[in-house]
Amino acid sequence: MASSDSDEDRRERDKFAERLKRKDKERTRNIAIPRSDKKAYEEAAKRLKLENAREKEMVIPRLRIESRRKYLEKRKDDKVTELEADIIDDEYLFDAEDLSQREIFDREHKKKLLSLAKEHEKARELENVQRYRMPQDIKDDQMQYEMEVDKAPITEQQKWEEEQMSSAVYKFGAKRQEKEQYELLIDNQIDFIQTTNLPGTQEDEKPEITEKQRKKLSIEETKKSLPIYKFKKDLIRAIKDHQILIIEGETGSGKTTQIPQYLYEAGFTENNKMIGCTQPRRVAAMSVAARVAEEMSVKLGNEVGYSIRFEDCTSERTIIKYMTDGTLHREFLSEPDLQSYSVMIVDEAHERTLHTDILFGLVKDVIRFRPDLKLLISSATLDAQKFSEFFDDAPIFRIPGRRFPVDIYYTKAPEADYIDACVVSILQIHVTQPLGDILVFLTGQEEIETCNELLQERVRRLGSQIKELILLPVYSNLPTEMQAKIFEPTPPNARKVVLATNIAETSLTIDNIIYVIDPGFCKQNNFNSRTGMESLIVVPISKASANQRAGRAGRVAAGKCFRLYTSWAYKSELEDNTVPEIQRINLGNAVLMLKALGIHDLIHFDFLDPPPHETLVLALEQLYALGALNHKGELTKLGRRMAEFPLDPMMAKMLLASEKYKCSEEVASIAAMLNVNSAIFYRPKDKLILADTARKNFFTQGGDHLTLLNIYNQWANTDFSTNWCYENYIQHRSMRRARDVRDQLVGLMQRVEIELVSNPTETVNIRKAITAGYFYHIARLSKGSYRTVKHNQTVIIHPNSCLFEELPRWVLYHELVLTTKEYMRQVIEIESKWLREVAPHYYQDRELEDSTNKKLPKTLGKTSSELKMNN
DNA sequence: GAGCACTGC
Repeated sequence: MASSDSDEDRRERDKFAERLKRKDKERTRNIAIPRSDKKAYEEAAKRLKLENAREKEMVIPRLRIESRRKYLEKRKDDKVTELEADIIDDEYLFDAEDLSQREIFDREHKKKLLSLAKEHEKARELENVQRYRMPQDIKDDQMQYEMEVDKAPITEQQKWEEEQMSSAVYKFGAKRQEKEQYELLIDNQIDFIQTTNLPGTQEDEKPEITEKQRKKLSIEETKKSLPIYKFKKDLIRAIKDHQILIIEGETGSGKTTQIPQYLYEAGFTENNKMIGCTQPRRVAAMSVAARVAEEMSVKLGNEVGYSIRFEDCTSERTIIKYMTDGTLHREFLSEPDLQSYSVMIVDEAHERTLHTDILFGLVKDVIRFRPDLKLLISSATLDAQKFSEFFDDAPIFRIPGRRFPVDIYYTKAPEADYIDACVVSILQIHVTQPLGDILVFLTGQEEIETCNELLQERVRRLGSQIKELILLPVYSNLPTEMQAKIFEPTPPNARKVVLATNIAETSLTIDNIIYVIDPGFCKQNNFNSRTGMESLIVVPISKASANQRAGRAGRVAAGKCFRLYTSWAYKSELEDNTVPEIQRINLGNAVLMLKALGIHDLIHFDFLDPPPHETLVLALEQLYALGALNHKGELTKLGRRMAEFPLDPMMAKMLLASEKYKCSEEVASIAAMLNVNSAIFYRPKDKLILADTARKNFFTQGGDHLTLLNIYNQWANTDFSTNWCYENYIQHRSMRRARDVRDQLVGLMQRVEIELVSNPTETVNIRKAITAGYFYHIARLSKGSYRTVKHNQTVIIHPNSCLFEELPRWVLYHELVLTTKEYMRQVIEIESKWLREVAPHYYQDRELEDSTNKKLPKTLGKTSSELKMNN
């Protein structure tokens, strides 16, 4: 590229930026009325608390009937192994004296059957038995469960067990001596030992006012009852005295709702400036804004508002604005100096989302030339010092929280199979501990389902001998109605067991959790910038995460957390903190945005924790290859337009290229569908074949992107019908989201002056537009296997792709994922000559000839060597 | 013939 080109680029880019600014100025702030068909706020409210009592009444009996039905079904195939487990469970949990004549007879009968079966399969049976047997090394004075039914039960144990089994209501704050007895029993089953305790706050010594009582108090009284209230004056003084303040606040301190109000009262919103507060999650931004609007007796969207993607609920009058961190991130593009704000609060900074991490660097820069801007960083205890150091030794202001103590138990020995250990622990808690709901952290949907099935089986076999146990799975892909079930109040004399993924660690808060079971694992996404491959693997959690999980047991009363690992493992094997997101993911979009903000020297950008060098280099290389950066590393006009899209740069480029190929409408749909692509198809376990057939019926000539387009168009043609989704095993929630994304993209396309044209039959043009964005992601078939052009890496087409059996010579993939193998997910067939057409600077003719003996194309030497990161 | 932790713009 000649240097005159780059001058031209710059001029064009600046002119374009001017036009955007003008457009923004003309646009007045409006009170946005949420779309009636979306009602995200209402949905959030529903998720936060369940109000519909009638629904509850319907659900519980249905659950019981369902459970009974499955039980009867199961009984038909009377397997030996079940029988055996049955007997063991039975004896494991109950002593003969608790049983009726009939129950004893049943048990004997079962045992007879079992011994017959055992003659045939002795060896295997033994193995199974031992799985459930008590550890051999238990002390004599402790309870032992054995096969003989006539063994006399230990009276002490029996006494309190009776007491517990008959107690209908669980009273918070169990007596000390009782507690010790429970511990004794637990030791007998899975060996747990208590070594630590997550302390509660001092206030807890006196009885806490309940939520109900609190509601009766006036808003003013409620505000005064929050721990932060006592610190109001000091806090305002500290904020006046310092430009940056780190707020170290525990959960329940009231900082998120109160600080903006204090600042408003102290006059920080004079001169037409706003107080901004960022949240990592949409639901939090909405619900906190609603709460504050209520406390200030104003209508939500007027003086107090929120701004999240797809929904701007603010007005010209707004002075307190809650938003997601990503929204502020976007706002930087049109207002890099945060001129509208007098105070910016970054809440939940310890969660270290990609957006907050980048915001840290940006706001730190802004305050240098905005001495009137105050900055508050709010974080959990452990990280406050680190934030303080980053922000030039900013003072730390500590606000106590309101939390109950949680006893923490570890296993004595490592558990080999933590799913099984979970099941045993749940039953142990259920039988030995006072009522109170249990929260179990598992890694994913599959694990949750397995655990659920195992528990259901065991509970059914125990029948009426134990109190009702209500099993509730929850993970993000679970339909919202099913998720809402976890918020239903537990019926009297029953116990709720919530089997959750990490979603329950921060995103969902369930009331009345007294017990937490933490196996110590989670799934984590990782991006390998050398290969461009993503993977999702099960890893041990961090100490911070483990404590967050334990804290979930102490929200309404003193709780207990059972960790299915040893205290040694906690101390020496778990990392202190989870690796921040910014070090684990592809930074293409983030780098483009920083470039658009005029930050050229990314290597020396002030990151709290810098991302890996290779990730930055890859992102810059790609931006250069896409034409978003010129050879000096400056943003081009194309780059400026690409930065407007909240998308990966390759996808943004695809959208911009669609204009040339006269198919922008189609490409917008494809982009929207790719954005939700992991969750489009619904595969219920009992209808796998039907669901797969339905999916295959959408297959479209040319590849998966066109299949996605086909699905979107068909759905649009039914007027976005819910029923259509249901009939075709498609997740309606995902489609709705795709439509929201598409609407936003179309809006942005108009903003950056892309003409919207539709050409649904020109699939070659559509594929060329995709290629114009994704020419980096090409693989070719040689000697029966695919190799990526960029890294010469062997990959295969994902079995779910419509091209799985076709094997075209040249394919373009949307992403590489490492699961059991190295897969290309979402693939289209392309012709090699298109590469020359859409990326002549990147591919040379001879590299694209279809002879298998030819050298593979490589990047132009220019790309990496001449690209200057330091402008 | 495979598998989707969780957010967010």
